[in-house]
Amino acid sequence: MKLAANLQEQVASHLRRRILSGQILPGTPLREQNLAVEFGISRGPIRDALLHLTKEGLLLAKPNVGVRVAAEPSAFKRHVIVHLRREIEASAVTAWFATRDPALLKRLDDNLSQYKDACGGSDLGQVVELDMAFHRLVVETADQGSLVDLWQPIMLRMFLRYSRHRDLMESYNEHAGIVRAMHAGREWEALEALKLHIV
Amino acid sequence: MKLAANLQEQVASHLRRRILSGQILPGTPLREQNLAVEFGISRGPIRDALLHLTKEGLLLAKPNVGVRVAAEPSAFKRHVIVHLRREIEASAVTAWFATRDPALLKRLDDNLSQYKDACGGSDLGQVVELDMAFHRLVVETADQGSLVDLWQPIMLRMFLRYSRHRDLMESYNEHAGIVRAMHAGREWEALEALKLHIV
DNA sequence: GTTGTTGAAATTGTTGACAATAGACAATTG
DNA sequence: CAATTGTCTATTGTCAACAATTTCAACAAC
Repeated sequence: MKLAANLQEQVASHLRRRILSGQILPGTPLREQNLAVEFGISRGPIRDALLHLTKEGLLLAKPNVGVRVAAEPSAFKRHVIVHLRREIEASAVTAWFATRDPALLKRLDDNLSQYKDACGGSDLGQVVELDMAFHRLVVETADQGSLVDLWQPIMLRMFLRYSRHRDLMESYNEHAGIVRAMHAGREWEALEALKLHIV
Repeated sequence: MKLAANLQEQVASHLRRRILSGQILPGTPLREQNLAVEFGISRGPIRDALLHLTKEGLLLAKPNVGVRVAAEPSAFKRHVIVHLRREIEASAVTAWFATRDPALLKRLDDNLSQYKDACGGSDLGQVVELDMAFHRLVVETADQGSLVDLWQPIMLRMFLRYSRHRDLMESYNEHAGIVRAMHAGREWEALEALKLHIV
């Protein structure tokens, strides 16, 4: 986990994690002044961070009123989002199979072992982080990572919510299945596993 | 055209238009101080606007250095973007055909007549504005506009560049063709025309 | 010649004070 | 009593000053 040099990134990462892990529920208002004292900094960087998160779809902003944590997407919107994510990540995987750069496989293996532990543990924030990191690794590989900024806000808007043990290990197994297919060079299988994993 | 209450939105709209219409070329650095004096306001709202545009993909930000107008997407990225736009807008059109709300048709007809004039004229900013407005109208219709925030950054990242007369009237005709199919209730034809229009 | 160092200029990052606005609630009016 | 108007407070919007960082050129050391 890279630590940002500037405050706005630190604040944004922190809030992003708390929202995604369900510690701050949809509808909750976030006040600049409150956050400023909570983080012990001024309102400036807080404003920047909130703007970031708003553009990422995690917050909903109303001029002169402030921001609140956005609601989860409607079924219709989620359906579209799923298609978009599949399109992006499948494109990335397809691009990878053209080169089969082993560097990615190594990074995915590393991520997998960490993810396994996290899924067994109780830190949901960690689970979220590693799950996103897995998919980001895949997306980063293609076309010098040009797809990342396209992918991130779409991914975030899914508001992936994790429920205990049951799902988590299943999620790990799906990740593992994708990586296994990539190791074996079976493109169709990898793409199919990816498609089934994104729901 | 709605005028924003706060400065940051005004600045963002203004810069967005200038970038999309090619008045500010890719790679051009944008300095906060310069813009502040140019607009006659302080750096605060400028910062906010630049952050907006960065998240929209029009600018590229480097910490402690500043922002520059982003480069046009690579062929690979553009290819993905085209797929995503088609997915979103096609979903919206499909949703419209379930209701066939005539309000949209009226708005599209209005937009078309304005667009026709603009394509004949010389104000590229106006052309960009109306072209985006057309597609936004379509996207806004579905699911209470929930897709708009998903769609906008993807649309903007295409860096649609317009070349003189030839293309413009062709673009108008394609818009008109889509609307014609919708008026006639021919869903397949509308979707096909839309798909061919987004390239 | 190449490489490292240093310092000044330009630029962004951060801060605290002040202005403007929205929303709630009380006062007023018909 | 309903509707409107006024006022107050919490909150965001804006500003100008200051701090930190990057960049680049001049210059020294090897």
